[in-house]
Amino acid sequence: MQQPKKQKQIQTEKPRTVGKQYSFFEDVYDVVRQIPIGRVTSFGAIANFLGTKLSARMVGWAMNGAHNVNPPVPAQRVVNRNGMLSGKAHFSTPTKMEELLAKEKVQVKNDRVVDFEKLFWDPAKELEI
DNA sequence: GCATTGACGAAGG
DNA sequence: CCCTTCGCCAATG
Repeated sequence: MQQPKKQKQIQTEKPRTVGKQYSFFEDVYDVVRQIPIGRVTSFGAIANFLGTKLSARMVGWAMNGAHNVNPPVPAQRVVNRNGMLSGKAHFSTPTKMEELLAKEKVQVKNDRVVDFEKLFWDPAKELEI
């Protein structure tokens, strides 16, 4: 039998319960997947919801593997606190993010979400798990 | 093991 | 509005 070493590595493909602990990334993905269509949220909001608001970077870091998780994570709905499409460069194409948002009736102007405040979706308030 | 980087946030200029 | 500095934590070199 093969005994997989307990490597502390990002299971971006399958963050299965390696023992029990769910990856921090999974929490992020789970929240992002619950973002309603046509709405957006920020890294800080997710981080704050997870209790790591001081580590908003980790949220973005988690999103780094969002392209390999299943089901896919609508990362296009996650922008920075300024409503800017900070992650557009990480998509298949630099314009993919805008296109995806455009399909959800989210207008993007100059790499920034229009009416970001209106479309903002705070999991800590709306979701409230 | 230390230094740098990073899809961020807040504060200051 | 733009840019810079600091903080925060994990991954990478």
